[in-house]
Amino acid sequence: MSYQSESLIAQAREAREALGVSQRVLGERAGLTQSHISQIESGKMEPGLSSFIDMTRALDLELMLVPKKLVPGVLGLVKAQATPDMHIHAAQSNDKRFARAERMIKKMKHLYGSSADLDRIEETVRFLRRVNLGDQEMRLVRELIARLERSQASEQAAAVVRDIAQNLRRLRNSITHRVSPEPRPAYSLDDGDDDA
Amino acid sequence: MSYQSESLIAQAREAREALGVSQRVLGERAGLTQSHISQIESGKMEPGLSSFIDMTRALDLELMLVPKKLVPGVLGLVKAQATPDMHIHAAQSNDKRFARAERMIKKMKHLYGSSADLDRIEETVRFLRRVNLGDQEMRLVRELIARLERSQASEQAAAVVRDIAQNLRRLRNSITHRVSPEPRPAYSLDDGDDDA
DNA sequence: ACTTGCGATATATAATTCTGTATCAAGGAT
DNA sequence: ATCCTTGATACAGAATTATATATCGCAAGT
Repeated sequence: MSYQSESLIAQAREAREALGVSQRVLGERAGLTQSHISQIESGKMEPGLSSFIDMTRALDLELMLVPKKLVPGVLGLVKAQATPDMHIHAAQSNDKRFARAERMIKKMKHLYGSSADLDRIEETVRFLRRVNLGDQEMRLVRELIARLERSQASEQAAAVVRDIAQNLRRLRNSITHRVSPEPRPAYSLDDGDDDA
Repeated sequence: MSYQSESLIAQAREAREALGVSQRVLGERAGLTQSHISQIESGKMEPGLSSFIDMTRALDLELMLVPKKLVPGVLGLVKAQATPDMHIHAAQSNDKRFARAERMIKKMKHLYGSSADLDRIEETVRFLRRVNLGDQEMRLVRELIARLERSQASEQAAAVVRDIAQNLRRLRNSITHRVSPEPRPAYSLDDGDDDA
């Protein structure tokens, strides 16, 4: 998948997860197969414009063409509209996202051997999971995790892993300077291994 | 082309024409071939999401996912931003659009024989060309013309032509009741045949 | 332990996109 | 009349999407 579309695709996935809709259910609504949706969301395939529109309309989202200089304004409009219950769902799927990322990193270490970068990524992901992240921060994290996932089949995996590690650390540092980390609600502390 | 994407594609074409950019020039900017762009714009092909993003970014437009209920608000934002010189360009390409539509309708009558619907479409298009149309009205006209163009290769051509004729007449009636028609500036009266 | 649902992946196949290149009719400028 | 540019169309071939179906490892619930 090219960089052009991956942000839109990531947003579509976030919206689906935020709505608590599975790929199978979305497929039924959109007239697409679950495997098709999985390949689109995971970056294994570039969808056609119509397929993507089908997907996103089934999530009550509309693709719009916006003049580039109006993009920040539109983003502001969209952000102001996000509902609280959507945040709750989003937080839940965020935690699942972190859990899956930790599992994926373990698997990568197992398959390709450990490395300083992977260790750093693993530790930073564990830290970020406990911190309350803003939407922008969470979006960045998700994009980095998605890139890590796709890097496995990439030739420049090492370089990409390095870049992801640096970005995650930069984010962590900015958070550390913004506010001291506050633990998540107790019900989410039980998730995953966080003994360290 | 499916109905899902045709509105977006029509908007991209309008933007390109409004900017006075040819398909060849756009192709160079976007990394696509002129024939590819022509097939996309004319509805002969469903583009991939990335190809479409390439196209539209080269026109300083960004594809955004917007919650359905925010679409009117975003449309309002976009409309408020349109610059006067863009309107002038748009008016110019509108007139060219009308001219092309009139030629196409003549060709259709020649190829498939005349019909009451085609006659009505031809006459209504000639009328609408002289009237100052609002953006929404002009958008509707363009979509209808595009549908007419595509209907030629369609099995339900007659039904589509009928539907287009009715829509154009409905638009004309709403305009007639809104304001008495005012002729266009003299410099555009010379275009095309409007003796009838 | 078992069941269910999840997302990811595999396979085969048909359909379509995408690219490169060429050509054409039409319109505008000279 | 000629030249140039335009958008549309054609063709061949490579690459990719899209569909159908199945299967898998994993997580959660019972």
